[in-house]
Amino acid sequence: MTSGKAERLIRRLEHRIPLSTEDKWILDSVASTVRHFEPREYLAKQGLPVERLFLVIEGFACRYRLLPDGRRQITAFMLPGDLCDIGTFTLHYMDHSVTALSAIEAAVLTADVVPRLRARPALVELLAWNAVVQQSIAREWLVNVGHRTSFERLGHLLCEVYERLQMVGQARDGIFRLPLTQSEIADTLALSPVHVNRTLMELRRSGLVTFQNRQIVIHDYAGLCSAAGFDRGYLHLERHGAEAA
Amino acid sequence: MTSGKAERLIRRLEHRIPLSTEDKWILDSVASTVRHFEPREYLAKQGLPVERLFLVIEGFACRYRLLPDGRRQITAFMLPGDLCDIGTFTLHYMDHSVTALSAIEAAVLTADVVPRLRARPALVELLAWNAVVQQSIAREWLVNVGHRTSFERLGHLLCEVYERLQMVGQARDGIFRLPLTQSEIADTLALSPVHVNRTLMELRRSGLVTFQNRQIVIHDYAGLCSAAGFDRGYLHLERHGAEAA
DNA sequence: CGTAAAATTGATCTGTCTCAACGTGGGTGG
DNA sequence: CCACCCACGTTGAGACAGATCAATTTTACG
Repeated sequence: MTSGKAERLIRRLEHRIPLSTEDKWILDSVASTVRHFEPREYLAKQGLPVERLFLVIEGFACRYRLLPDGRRQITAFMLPGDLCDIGTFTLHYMDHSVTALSAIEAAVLTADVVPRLRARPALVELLAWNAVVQQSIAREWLVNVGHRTSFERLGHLLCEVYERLQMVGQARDGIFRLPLTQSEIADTLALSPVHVNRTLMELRRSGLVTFQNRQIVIHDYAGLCSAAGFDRGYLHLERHGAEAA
Repeated sequence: MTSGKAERLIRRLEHRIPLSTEDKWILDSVASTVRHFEPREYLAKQGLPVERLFLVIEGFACRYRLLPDGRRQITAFMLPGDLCDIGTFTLHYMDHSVTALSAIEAAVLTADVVPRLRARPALVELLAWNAVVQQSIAREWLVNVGHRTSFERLGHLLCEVYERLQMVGQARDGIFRLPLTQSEIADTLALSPVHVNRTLMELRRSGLVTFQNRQIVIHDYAGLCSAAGFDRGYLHLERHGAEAA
């Protein structure tokens, strides 16, 4: 019964607490309108009214802000199973843009889904968890950009993406696709594209990670975590203890 | 009737949408347990269970994460009227610490307030807005640390704090207290304390800002905004148009 | 194939860090 | 009430991570 559009979201949420069949059905129905987006296509634009939010089903999207001089900072990745905070509907306009990094499939949600979700206590709980984890990730990105070297930054990002993809069955054995250009990685980590390239080389030379055609292979995950100062605690992945009895 | 503990929170929320007397009363009652904290005293510690959340009533607090080598990144300021996202109660443990920067007064909330708040649709709406604005601020901090020079970073922070304090009546005419040590500013902006000092000097030399005894005076706010690339849009301060008719 | 975007490499420049010393003010104990 | 002390602030000199500028090569794709 998890072959619906919300399959990966459900999988992610159930890492936390199992959902009733009815709640799963509601998530699937809320995500029934699916749309394809090409790379670089906008899902939402800064300054425009908030009319639709998204659940990423397949592929990579990102949030970003632009500076007047044209430089940009990617502030979050939206990976398969990632859902926008529905609280965003309370805003008058988007304070950032959302764009597809790869070709993606995304469910398009309108404000009328909010009461349907709010009527289900278990969903309210899990969506609150979803939002709070996103905030935790945002905090870690600030730590990453503020205090880590380029080598650590890149390693840390790879560890995070690996963990998040693994959770929704999109990565295993240290292997996953990272469909980003080096320029886009640069916009994520606040580095220059040139320096991202050099750091990638350095990572490869370290023997911890190799890559080709945007496929990443982590050869020594524990070593990479340690070299990058990665501690997955901030992702809040542990299963809930209360229901295991 | 806004002389209660939640006065500044209410003031901030009503910037958005007016609240009913009963909703205000609920906010006040939810914030009835107030506690004093000394500078550097913990309100919450990373890794410990989430038992209490806070509404800052008076003074400055902050969220931060520590790196293994002892460096820290302050990830958010909590100013008077700022309330933690109540969704945080869904976490098993804190993913960051919260500490007082100055002496503060804070209302201490336990998980039992959640159903009381969730029973009031207008409050659900406004608390969602509150949470989403905090996320927007977090995004801007990432842009700040990632892409702005030390001069712009510092100027931008001053503009933001000024706007936020002004909203709750704690700043006017470009004047407000910033009860932070230069080291704490450094931990906020991901700069060294030495460089914060030099940048502060540079700001003073520019004639845009002066300060003494942690009192900031912005002499040319428009000029500072422009020099720092500050655009208050991300704070979502504009009143709701719908009720102005 | 041809063309443009992406990746790679080298040389140089610079903002910020680090290390180190010194000034200063407010609180505390003698 | 004075003297010491410690945290905080200030200033200088030198080092370095990462930026910038400038080719050149490789890859993707029509």
